Amino acid sequence: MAMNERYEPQAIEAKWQTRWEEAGVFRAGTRPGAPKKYILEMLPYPSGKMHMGHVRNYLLGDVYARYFRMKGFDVLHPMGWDALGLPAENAAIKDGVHPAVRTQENIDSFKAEIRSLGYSYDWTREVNTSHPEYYRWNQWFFIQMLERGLVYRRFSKVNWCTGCHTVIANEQVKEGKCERCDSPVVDKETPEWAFRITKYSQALLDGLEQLKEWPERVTSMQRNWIGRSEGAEIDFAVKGSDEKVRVFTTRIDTLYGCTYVVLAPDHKLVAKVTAPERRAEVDAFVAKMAAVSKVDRTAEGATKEGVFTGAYALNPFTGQPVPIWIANFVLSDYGTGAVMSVPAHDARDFEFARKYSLPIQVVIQPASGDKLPEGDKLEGAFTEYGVLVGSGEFSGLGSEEARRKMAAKVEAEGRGKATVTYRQKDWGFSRQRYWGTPIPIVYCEKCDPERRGIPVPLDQLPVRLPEIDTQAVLTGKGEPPLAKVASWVNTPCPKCGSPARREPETMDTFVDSCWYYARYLSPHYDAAPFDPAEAKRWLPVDVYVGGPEHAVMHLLYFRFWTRVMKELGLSPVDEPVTRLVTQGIVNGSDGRKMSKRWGNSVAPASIVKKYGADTARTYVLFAGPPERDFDWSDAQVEGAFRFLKRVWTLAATHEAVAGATHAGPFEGKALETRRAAHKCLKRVGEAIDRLSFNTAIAGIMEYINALYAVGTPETPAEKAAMLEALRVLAVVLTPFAPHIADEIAEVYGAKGFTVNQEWPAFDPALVVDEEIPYAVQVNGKLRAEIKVPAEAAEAEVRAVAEADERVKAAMAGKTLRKFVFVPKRLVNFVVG
RNA sequence: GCCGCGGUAGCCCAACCUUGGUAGAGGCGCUGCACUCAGAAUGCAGAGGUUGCGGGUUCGAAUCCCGCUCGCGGCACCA
Repeated sequence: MAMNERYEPQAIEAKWQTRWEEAGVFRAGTRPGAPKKYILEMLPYPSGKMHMGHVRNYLLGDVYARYFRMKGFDVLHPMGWDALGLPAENAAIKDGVHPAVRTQENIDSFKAEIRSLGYSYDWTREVNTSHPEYYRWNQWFFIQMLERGLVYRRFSKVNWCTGCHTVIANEQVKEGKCERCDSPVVDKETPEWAFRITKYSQALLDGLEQLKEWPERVTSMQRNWIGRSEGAEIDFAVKGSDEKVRVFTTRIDTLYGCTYVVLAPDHKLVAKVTAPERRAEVDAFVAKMAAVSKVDRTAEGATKEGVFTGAYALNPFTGQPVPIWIANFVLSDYGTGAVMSVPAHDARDFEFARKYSLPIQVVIQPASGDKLPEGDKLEGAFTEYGVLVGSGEFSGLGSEEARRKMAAKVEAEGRGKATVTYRQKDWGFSRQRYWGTPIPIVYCEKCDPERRGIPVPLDQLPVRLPEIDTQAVLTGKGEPPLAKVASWVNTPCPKCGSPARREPETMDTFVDSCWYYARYLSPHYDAAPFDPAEAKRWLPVDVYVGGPEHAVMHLLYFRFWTRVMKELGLSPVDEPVTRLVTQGIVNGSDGRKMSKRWGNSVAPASIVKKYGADTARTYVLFAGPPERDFDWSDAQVEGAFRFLKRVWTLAATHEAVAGATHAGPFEGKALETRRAAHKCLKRVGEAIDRLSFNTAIAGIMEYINALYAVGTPETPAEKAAMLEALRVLAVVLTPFAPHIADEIAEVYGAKGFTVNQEWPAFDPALVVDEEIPYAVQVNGKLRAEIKVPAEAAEAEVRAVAEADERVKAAMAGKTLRKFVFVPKRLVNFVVG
C-alpha cells in the first residue's frame, strides 16, 4: 500500500485503535509461560472530561506497558473507575440527577477520551466500584475485619467537613481545611466506625525499608505521618490523693528538671484533681477550649494558654511537688494526654514557663563543655542531648545512657515503662452520605441494646444501595440520606427477626481503592474478592503511577489493606507495589495550575483533534522527566507535531525499499545507516529502562535527523539497510506514538501489530565507532582534539597527541610531571 | 523550624545518581542560506555559557564534599 504524502493522524489513529481492540492485543494472561509485568495507574474518579494530568499519568504507564510487551512479558495493564463518591452526589443535590446516571455518563465520555489517546488497556478487566458486584467485597472485608478486631465503633471527636457534610479522616484534613473542598473542618462528637490501622503502624513503618523503588519523598512523608517516637511513660502521684498522672515523654533524661505538669483540658483527671478554689477558673478554661476546634487550638502561632488546677504532682525520683496545670497545647489523643514540663530543655515548656512565671531548672549541660546560665537567665530552651547535672545518681551521664537507665528504673519501681507512641490515628471511615458502600450493620434494640451493631450475614451480601427519589433524599441537609429511606433502613434483625434498623452511613471511598488492584486479576470472580491463584501469578504490582498527593492517604491505606489481605490468606505479598512513580503536574503556559479561574486549561480532546493522539503523547512525554512539573507550551506541541511529520515524510519517501534484501557486506552509507539504527535501539531501550522518556524521544529525533542526513539509498545494501532502519523506527516509536508506528510497520511489510513484535537486541559491534575523538589537555585546559582508532592503546594516543602543534606549543619549555590517560575520552599532560 | 525537590544557552531540557574527563543529545525561539515571482511549508547551516554564590578535594569539578542563597512542594505546639 502507498503512503499518503501528508501526515494526517486523524486518518490513521481511529483505524488502529479499532484494529487493536478487535484483535484484543492488550489482553493480559495470553502468554502463560512468559514473565509477568503488572503496570497500573491510579484508579480515576470519572469526571466528565480528562485533564492533562490524567493524560500524563496514563502515558507513563502506557509506555512501560507497550515496551514490556515488546520485551516478551505477559503484561497486565488494566483500567477502571473509582465511581462512588461525593462529586456525583453533590451534583445530584443541585440538579436532581441520580449519581448512578451521572456517573455512567461520565464514565462513557471519559472512556471515549481514553480510547482516543490509544492507551493499551485490557478492557475485559474493567472495574467499577459503584457496582454491587464490587462493593459487596468492601462489605465482605468489613465483616472479616470486624471479626478480627480490625474494625470497631467508637464515640469520639471527629473531623466534620462543613462543606461536604460528612466526617472525614485525619489524612483528609489539610491545615484545618478539607482536602477536597477547602471548607473549614470542625470537631463533632459522634459515633463512627474505624479501622484499627494503628495496629499496623510499626509494620507499615518497617515495610518502608523494603520499598527501595519508591520516591524518597513519599516514604518520608509516610514516615512522618506515622510519627513513631520512643520514650517513656511515667506516673506522677497527685499530692494528697490516690490519683496518678501518667505522662509521656521522649526525654526522661530531663526528669529532674520538671517544674510542672500539664494535662490536656479534656483529660479525665482534670475534674478530679482541681482544687475547689480553682474550680471556677478551670471550668471556664475547659469550656472555652471545648468551643474551639482542635485544629484552631493547636494551629501554628496560636498562643499558649493555661490555668493552674491548684493541685500538685510528686516527681517520682525526687518526691518534689510540682504544680499541675492544664493548657491548650497539650493534646488528649496523643501519648497519655499529659506531659511533664521541663522548660529549660523544651521550647514549648520554656515559652509557657516564661509566660506564667514558672521555675526553670537546668539539668542538661552541652556536651561541648559550655555552661548554660541559671534557669531564670536562660534565653531559650537547650533541647539537644548533653550531660546530666543536678540529677541525683544520674548526674554525669550522657542523655542517651540516662534515658535507658532512668526508664529501666521507673519500670523496675513499677512507676512507668519505656514505650513507643505513634502520631498516626485509626482510620475513621463512616461517611454521612448516600453514594458509597453501605456499612453492613443492623441495630436491633432487642438483642443489641448497646447499639454495638450486628453484622449482616455473609450470605445476605451485598447490602445494595436502594433506589431513591433523588430530589427527596439527596438534599444535603439533615440526617444521612439513607436514614430517610424507610423501606431500606427498616429491616428485620438478622439474629432475632425483630424490627431493626440498618446503619445508614456509608464507607469512605478510599476503601474502594485499597484493593481494586487485586480485583483486576479476576474481575468476575464471585467466591472471594479475587482469586488467590491469580494473585500468586501477578502480585505485586511492578510499576504504579500516580500523583504524589496521595502519599499519606491512598498509598498508606492500601499498604495497610494489603497486609490484611495477606493475613486473610488471599494474597502472598506484604507490599502492594514494587516501584512507585509519582508524576509531576502539568501547569498552564503561564506557570499556574491549570484551572477555569485562570483560563489556562488545555483540553486533551482539543489537542487530539488538532494534532492527533501521537502528537499529544509525544509532546507530554517529551516535555520533561516524569516526576517533574512542567508548563504547557503550544510551541513545543508544534515541535512534537513537526517531528512526527518528519517521521512520516521519511517513511513516505523511502517506500521503494519495502522489499529490499541484501546479505551483506554493508559499507559506507549502508553501514552508517545500520549503525544509526542500532545505536538508537540501544539508547531508546536504556532510556525507557531508566524511565527517562524525554531523552528516549530525543534519541529518536536524533535518529530521524541521522536518517535524513544519509540521503536516498541507491545500492541494494543501502536499500536493505534503510528498510531495517525504518522497521527499527516503527519499533522505537511504538511506546510513544503507536499509531504512526503501526502505519509505518505495515507499509514496510510487518505482519500483525508492532507491539506484538519483539524489541530487537542491538548488535554490539554496530554501536561502537571506528574512530574516537580524544580531547587533549595541558594542565587541565583543552588544547587540541585528535581522532584515533577506537582500539588505540595509551601509547598510540599519546604519540598522536604529542605530535599536535598546539600541544607542543603549550608544553614548550616545561617539564612533564604527569600524564593522565582516560580511555576513549581524553589525555592530559601535567607540566610545570 | 524540619524534610524533600529544583537552579545549566533567550525558553524547555541533556550531561550529575551508576564512571569526576572536550559544557550540549533533543525541542522551541532567533539569524542566514536553499527552494519560490513572493510568502507559507520544507530542507540545510549558524550564533548563543562566569553551569545560582563562596570554599574544599583533585592533574582536572556542572558532576564529589562543606557553607550560603533563591524558587517550589510537604509536614509542623505530637511532649
